[in-house]
Parts: sequence; structure tokens; C-alpha cells
Amino acid sequence: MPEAAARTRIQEKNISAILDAALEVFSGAGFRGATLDQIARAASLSKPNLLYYFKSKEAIHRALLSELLDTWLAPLRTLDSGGEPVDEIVRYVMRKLDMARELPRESRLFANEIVQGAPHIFDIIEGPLKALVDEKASLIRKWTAEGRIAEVDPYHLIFSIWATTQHYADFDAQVRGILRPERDRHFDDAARFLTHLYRTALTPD
Amino acid sequence: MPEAAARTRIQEKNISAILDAALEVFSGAGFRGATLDQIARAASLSKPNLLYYFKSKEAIHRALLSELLDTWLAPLRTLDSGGEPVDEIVRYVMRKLDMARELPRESRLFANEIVQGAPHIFDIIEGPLKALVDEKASLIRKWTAEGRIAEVDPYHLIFSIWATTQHYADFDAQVRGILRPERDRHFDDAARFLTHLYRTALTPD
DNA sequence: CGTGATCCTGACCAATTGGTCAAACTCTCC
DNA sequence: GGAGAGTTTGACCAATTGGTCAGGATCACG
Repeated sequence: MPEAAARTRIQEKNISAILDAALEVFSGAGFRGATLDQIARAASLSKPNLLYYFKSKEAIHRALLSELLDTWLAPLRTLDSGGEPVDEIVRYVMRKLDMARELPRESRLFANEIVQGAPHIFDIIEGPLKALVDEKASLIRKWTAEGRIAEVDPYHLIFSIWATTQHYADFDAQVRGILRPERDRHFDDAARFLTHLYRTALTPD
Repeated sequence: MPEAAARTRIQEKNISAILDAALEVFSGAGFRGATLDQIARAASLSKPNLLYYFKSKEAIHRALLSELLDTWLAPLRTLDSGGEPVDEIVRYVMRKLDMARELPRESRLFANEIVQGAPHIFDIIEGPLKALVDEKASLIRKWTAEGRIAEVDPYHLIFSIWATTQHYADFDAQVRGILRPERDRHFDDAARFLTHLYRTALTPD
């Protein structure tokens, strides 16, 4: 890939076309399931031209993951010590659910990666992601200690929020097969259900 | 594959070796990520010998999925109208969580399949699975109507149970990366958390 | 023990796939 | 408008992969 520092107009356009195409293909087929030909076709470029911008399939994948990781974790970062704890967490759930609706490809990209053992991002999970989760977990523990939310394991609370929200993107095929809903209708129902679930479980007795 | 009706001792042994090897490989790499060589090696057979028992890679995958589907859905089938509703559902959650611990490969096999759009089992999802879920959803609705559990959308309740429990198998790499726990310790914490989550959310006010 | 069915293998094949390269084309900027 | 950097491509390659096949080994059974 040409230097990021000074990008041509053409580079700008093609690199973002490639990343978008790669997101489409990788998220639908996983790393090994995706082929350079598919990505090239989706980006309307020839295969050698792809490899002019990225030196390998791996390089495209790596670039995609690191480009999207920040976006993906942004909602958790905004979990803040100001505000009413239960509201704060329910708001986080709603933001994550919105992301599952708006960015299902991104969700599935990470799902594919992690289901297969996170071979390309395990160091990020153990490092920066763990650090972020640790930080938010102790915030939640503080809230518990102050009696402002019910006593729950903060790590498993976070896991359950990830699981329940991302489910609607990652397992979309199953959800649609069972509900056969009109477009996106079920997200509203999911929002209502999850609000109830977390509000009742977190409100201190 | 030779007739199921009358199986040789050798067939019995090799077919189950193949299916076990295939479970290992497919669950870790997805359908396209898996290769016949890997499966053959894991089963200690030659590749042509694999293809003596199953006529294609697809055939192995199909056989695996249909063999495991019943096991996988058994816990939902046992959700029964007898007994206290909240206990009944919490018991279902615990059984699903046990399965994530005991049968993570099976969970990941289905996860891989569904994340990638369920190409091989969409008809099963729309058919028998939907029928089963519909049936249990109306049981839950009945409980709601009788005031024996809180008012919740039964479909999204079931989705959330699948999501939260299977998460520990499917996203194991992430869970381990963040918790770094001693072997399986975190399943006990998860059980406690999920019990609290569903008990409080489902107990009628 | 022999014979037919079952089981197994090495050699092979065609298609796909990630990747290379030299040559040609096109843009930018003086 | 021309020189040099930047961009694109067709032809090609080696490795991998799913699958075939003819023949040989082994087993069950009368």
C-alpha cells in the first residue's frame, strides 16, 4: 500500500473501495472463505491492481480490522461515571443494538474472526481490549459498592450485553428465519425487551 | 456412504472417527476453511478413504449438521408447561450454559454456519426450528397471560438466552483473553450472573 | 481355504487461489 | 507537450484443494 502520508486522489478512492469490498466479502465468508477475486470484483478492480494497493490478502484483512476496531469499541468507551448508572448501562445497550442494526457487516467481521479463535487479533483482545473492559468493570463495581446498581459480576454483564446485541447482526439469518419480519421491525422489539431485561436486573432492590 | 441400515464394524468405527474429526475441523475453521486433508489427518485416514465413506466434503458437513441438530435443540424441547415458569426458564438457561461448556465444538459449528448466512441449514431454521420456537413462544405467552411471569417478548427472550449462553462457547477466545481464568472457573460466575439476570427480569412484579 | 464383498491406497487430474512481473497506459506538473 | 511518477493489466506461476480411478489388500463367511 502506498504511503498513508500523502495520498493521491486515485489512491484515496481505490483504497476505500477495496476496504469496503473487503468488508463485504470477509464479513460474509470469513478470512479463508473470502477470495481476492471476489474482493476485486466487488471493488471493480483487477486482482493485480488490488495487490498494487495491498501487498497480500492478509494485509487487506489487517488493515480492515485495525480501521474498524475503534469504531466498534467506541460505545463502551463512552460508558461514563456521570449520570444515573442504570440509565447509563441501558443507554450503552441501546447504542450497541443500534450498531448491530447499522453496522452488521462490521459485527460479522469480528464474529467470524473470534469464532475461529481470533488468530489475527488475539493480542489486541488480551491487551487494549482487556484494559478497556477492566477499566469499565471497576466503574461498574464502584456503582455496585455505592448501592446504585444491583450486585452483578461486571465482566459477565458486559459479555451478556455484547452477546444479546451483536446476536441480531451475527445471527441475522437465524433471527430472520424464525421471525420473518418486515424490514428491521424486530429491532424495536429487541430494544424494548433488552431495556426491560437490563433495567429490572440492574435496579437495586 | 455405505447404507446406514447394516453397518460393518469397520464402517461403524471409521464413520464415527470421520464425524468426530470433521466436527473438530469444521467447528474451528468453518466449512470453506476446513480441508479434506485436515479432516483425513484428524481421523487418521487417507483422503481417498474419506471419500469412500462420504462422497464429498459437503456430504460430511451435511451428515454432521443433521446428526447434531437434535442434540443441540433438546434443551428447548424439554421446556415444559409443568412446574414454576420462572424456575423452568432458569433451568433452561442453565442447561444451555452446560452445553456451551460441554459441547463447545457443536456450538461453534452452528455459529460458523449461521454467521455466514446459514447456507446449508436455512430450510431447517425456517421449518422445524421455527415451529419449535413458535410452540415454546406461545407457552411463554400463556404464562405471561396468567401473570406467572413478567411481560416479555417470548421470541426475544429465547434469542437472548441463546446469545448469552452460546457466547461462552462461540466467543471463547474473547472471554479467555479478557478473563484469563483458571480452567472453566468463569462458567460458575456466568451461571450466577445469568440466574440473577433472568430471575429478576422474569419474576412478575 | 477360497471367493466375493468390503476396504484402502498411490497416482493422477482439473479447478481455484494467492501472488508476480514486465510492459503499457495515464495522470501530474513544469 | 513531454518527462517521470503513479496506475493498470494480461499472462503467467506454484501451491492447494476437492475429487477420481484402477488395482491391490483385507475381511467375512460358506
